[in-house]
Amino acid sequence: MATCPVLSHRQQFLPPELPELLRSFLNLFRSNGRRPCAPRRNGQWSTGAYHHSPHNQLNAILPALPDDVAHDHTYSAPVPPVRFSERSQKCSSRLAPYGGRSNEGGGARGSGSPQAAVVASSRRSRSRSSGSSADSSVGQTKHIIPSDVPMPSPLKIGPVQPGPSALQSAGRPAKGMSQTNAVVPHTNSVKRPLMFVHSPLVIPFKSNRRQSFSPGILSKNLTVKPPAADKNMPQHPIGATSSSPEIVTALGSSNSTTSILPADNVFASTFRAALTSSTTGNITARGDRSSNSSTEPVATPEDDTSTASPEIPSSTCTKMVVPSSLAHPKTKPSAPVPVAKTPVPPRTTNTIATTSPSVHGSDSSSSESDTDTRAPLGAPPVKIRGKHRDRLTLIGFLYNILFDQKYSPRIIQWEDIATQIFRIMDTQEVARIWGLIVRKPNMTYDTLSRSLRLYYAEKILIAVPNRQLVFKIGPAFQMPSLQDRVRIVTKLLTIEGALSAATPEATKHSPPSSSSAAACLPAPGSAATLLETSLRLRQQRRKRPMTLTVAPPVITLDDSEEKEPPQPSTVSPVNVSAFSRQIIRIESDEDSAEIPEPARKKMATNTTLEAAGNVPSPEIAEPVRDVADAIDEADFWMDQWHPIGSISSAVSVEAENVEGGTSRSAARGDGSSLGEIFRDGNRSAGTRSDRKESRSPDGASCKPVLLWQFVVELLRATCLHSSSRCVEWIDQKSGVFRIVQPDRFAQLWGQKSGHANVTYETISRYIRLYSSGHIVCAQPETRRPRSDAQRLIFQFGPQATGWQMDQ
DNA sequence: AACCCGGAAGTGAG
DNA sequence: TCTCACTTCCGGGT
Repeated sequence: MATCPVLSHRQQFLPPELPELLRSFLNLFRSNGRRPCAPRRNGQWSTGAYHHSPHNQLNAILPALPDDVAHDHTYSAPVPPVRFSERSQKCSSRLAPYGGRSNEGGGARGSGSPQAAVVASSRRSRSRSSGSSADSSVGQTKHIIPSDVPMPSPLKIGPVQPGPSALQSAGRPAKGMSQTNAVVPHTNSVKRPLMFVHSPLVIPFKSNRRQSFSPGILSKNLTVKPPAADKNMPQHPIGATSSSPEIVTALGSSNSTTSILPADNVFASTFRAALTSSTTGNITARGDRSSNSSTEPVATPEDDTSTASPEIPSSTCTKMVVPSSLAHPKTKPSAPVPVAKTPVPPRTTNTIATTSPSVHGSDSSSSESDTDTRAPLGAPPVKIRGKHRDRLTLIGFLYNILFDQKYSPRIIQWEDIATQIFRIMDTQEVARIWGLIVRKPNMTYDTLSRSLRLYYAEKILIAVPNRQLVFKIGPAFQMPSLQDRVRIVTKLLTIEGALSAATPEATKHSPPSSSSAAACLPAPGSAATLLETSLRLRQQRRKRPMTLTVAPPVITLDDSEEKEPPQPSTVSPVNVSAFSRQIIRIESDEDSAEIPEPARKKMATNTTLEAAGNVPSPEIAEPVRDVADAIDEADFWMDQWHPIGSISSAVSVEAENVEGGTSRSAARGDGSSLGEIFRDGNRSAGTRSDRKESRSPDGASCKPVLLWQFVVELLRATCLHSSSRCVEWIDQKSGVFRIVQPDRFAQLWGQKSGHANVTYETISRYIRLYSSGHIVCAQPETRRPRSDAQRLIFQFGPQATGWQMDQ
């Protein structure tokens, strides 16, 4: 096992038994080195037969996950939520969720239409029967080990956030039980350390497959948080309720306590499962509420019952309140106080599923894979997403960036991580990033929020009453799968630099960097770190050498000083760190792919990993990449460059616009020349200075431009710059026009009006409500259904004058 | 002006 | 062809 600097660094916080236990644990697993899914070029993500597909670029940066892990997302994060102190939240900002069950259990979502509900219901009914395979349907657990090493960027090590699956996985009531009700009290007077298990790369998986674990990573990241300073922080014992005695003994003997992660059951149950599987080879769903766990006491913060589900079936467990004494780490825990008999969803699967080898996973096409195993018996079973389960989800995206310092708290942040309440701070930015990820350039918060509202019906998300932009993770939320997270991180990684460049605030919250290039780059613990680690892991499993042409490292991303990289020299083999730092051109008989300059730039991004102190472990030097992987990587980076390119161009245009007085939003998007239009002549009201000026009370030119006048302006501009139209005439004689690019239109209007956050939603509302005299909906009677060509069509009303003059 | 809500239809990948 | 997870548009609301 590789040495573990982190571990040694944090050794004083580690229970002395822990490393050895972990080693024993990890030794139970072996790797099979197979690869998971890959992104498609359209921004969506796929699984399945990707291996030689042109869309398997992601493979290059993914850890060598076993297929059953890659395709079966029934493994989940089995950690219940804890109420975090301020201090712990600080910590949590460095901690990332780990992949757990993916969203396969989302069930029927789609529209919120009644039909959808019916479909969902029927599907639940169907899968309910198959859900009897509970005991056989088990997944894996990903462990997150906390690290005190700063973990800045995407996918930082984070608190294991429990979804309901986490609860059930931990052998606790899940569905129907408030997440915040799932705090496990001490049942043992021995204070136990809380385990932070990091690295989604560490995945125990099904026993009937080659078992894989990542000892190096696990050991490297293994650490235990020091005792919490916040006395009010509830402490959560490890394995207090369900761990096997040996684990309880081993893990509970430490004096150290931790403040964040109640990874008790995560670790302990996983450990237990591993032990069990190693000895018996036959894991049963111990955590199954319907079997033997239904009476496990579960403590709960008494104040939160909002996620209690009315669907809770008849089986029950005793709900516990954590005595206040438990909140104090030094207070001897007293017996939990039963407050209620709460029906426990008899999980058909995945109580221990998350921790144990899976029959389910042994055959991805098994019937269990089509059943939402998290559905309570009392509720209609939810069919899992089946072939769609690997799809990148919005909630997964949000959840991920919630733990990303680069985005949290800047654009989204936890309001109360214990109750899983978060707040969107910058709606436009969140929407924009999501739009970049899904390649929907017109994504707005309105659209995004619609998607969020669709989660309400599934209880994946809960609206917090009377709180705008505040949401609560619902009981049906499922931890984004590892792959989802890697995808998100990958996507974020590709856009991080540009985002940072585009939004200086982004870098403000990033870890300090010494260079401008580094300011745009992920820091240790970020996506790049994860990816590099993934590569390292992967290459550890590779034995076949290959010849690569490796260019010397590109050190800077500073465009102003960007130089042509020196001529490559041939070296072989290439170790992982070399890959992360260098430009690789593949020399292969079958194929070759030269990573384009943009991709090279992006790859060079990783250079700062080293500068940031995240130098790959020197002990891992021998692994080599194979040709296919290298090609995949090249494909990946080429593919990934696409969004970067657009952003970068926008950024550069913005820089240009800022220089020229045009705001960035005008430059963002399709790179049209409307920004120039605004710079030209008297139409320059779109600039910031112009807006300021236009609002000046003393200026004669401060007369506000009405929306319809602005439309006229744009239509004129369209005549002059037909390539940059965001509105166009449908019938110029009758004044009928169409908004071609609503989002862009909104951006431009935002510039013009001085309201940076205006969205098309707002504008359309404005049109419908206030400007009917100037602009009227051209075809109100044909509103629904309308074809694309019929949408966004308006007509100048009787109060609008002057638009005819341009004819 | 920003945001919330939810219906309805469309989209595109699997 | 169907499912899914949205996306888009909309009319209503605060």
